[in-house]
Amino acid sequence: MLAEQLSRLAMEYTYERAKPFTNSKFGDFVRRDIAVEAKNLLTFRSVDLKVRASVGQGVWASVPWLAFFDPLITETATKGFYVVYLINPDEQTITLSMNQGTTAIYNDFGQTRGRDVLKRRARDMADRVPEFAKHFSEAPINLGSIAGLPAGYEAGHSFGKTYTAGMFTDDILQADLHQMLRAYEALVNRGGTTPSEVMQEEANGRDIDETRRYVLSCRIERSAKVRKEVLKAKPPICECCGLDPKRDYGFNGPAYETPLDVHHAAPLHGLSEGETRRYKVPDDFMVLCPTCHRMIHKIDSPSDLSKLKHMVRFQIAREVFYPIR
DNA sequence: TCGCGTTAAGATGATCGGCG
DNA sequence: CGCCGATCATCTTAACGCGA
Repeated sequence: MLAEQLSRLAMEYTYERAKPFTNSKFGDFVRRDIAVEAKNLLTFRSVDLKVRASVGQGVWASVPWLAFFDPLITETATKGFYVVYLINPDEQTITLSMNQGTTAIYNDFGQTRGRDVLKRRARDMADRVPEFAKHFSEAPINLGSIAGLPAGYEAGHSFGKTYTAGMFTDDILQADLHQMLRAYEALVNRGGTTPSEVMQEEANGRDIDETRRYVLSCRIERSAKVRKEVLKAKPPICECCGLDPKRDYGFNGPAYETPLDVHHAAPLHGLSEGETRRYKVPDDFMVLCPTCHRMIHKIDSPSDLSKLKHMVRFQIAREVFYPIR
């Protein structure tokens, strides 16, 4: 049971940490057993989250953790935002937290300013899903360490709940976790840490619901994971105007690096919040050149390829001067 | 197996507040 | 005003795990 395992982690960590890091059985227990148990709790959820637990790499971490990543946002604890259990081995407490990748922010802003950035974003995140945040606490957390990363976790904490090791049941843990994962999903759907001015601007003039759908759609399209999968399944040629970077520009790199966009063509319109099937590769996608991609977002139905094709005029000239095959 | 990711600790650099 | 030491942030290093 995850509650027992997390309690054990909190209670035994200080003792285990005194032993060598290499080949630590306790380390294996955290990385493997705890992660597997956590993964099992997700069986009936349809958004496929990546689960990972860590006690450090090469060196013992001050604050071990168990995290849930949405692949659209991040797959590592260093960037993006995610749900995580953070362990304070001193006080033997476990904090379920909506938190953020610290390292990426530190790299961008340095530690001091980075912490301010993390704090600000943490508040923004809580404000974006107020109906979930109110079930948890927005009070600052204490992880009992002065090291740089834990300080970042403390700053990046948006909302959550702290348990004392051995003093909570699995039922409570699971109920809270599911609530937190629903909050995570909602946050992803509503733009995450993207400031709302930016979202408004990108979606130029659409209402808030449309803006959110548009931002989610962009996130899907820009996700490195999705892009890779789509370009594996489809040829690197613009499906609308036929632009072929290889033929037209002599582009010779791998398909993944082709200067074409992946367009998420399944309308998210009918997709209400809480509905979890977000995309299907490759059916929901088109490969488009940047210009056609922009254009298809300007017509009424961003999934209507034939309409867009009818709008292309330069293609005729193209076919005269550079006949395809 | 190899390069990249993750971590803490040690080294270096920047800033600040006396104090002569 | 310039020097000294303290303090804090940042950079670098070393160690290892992990996925391709």
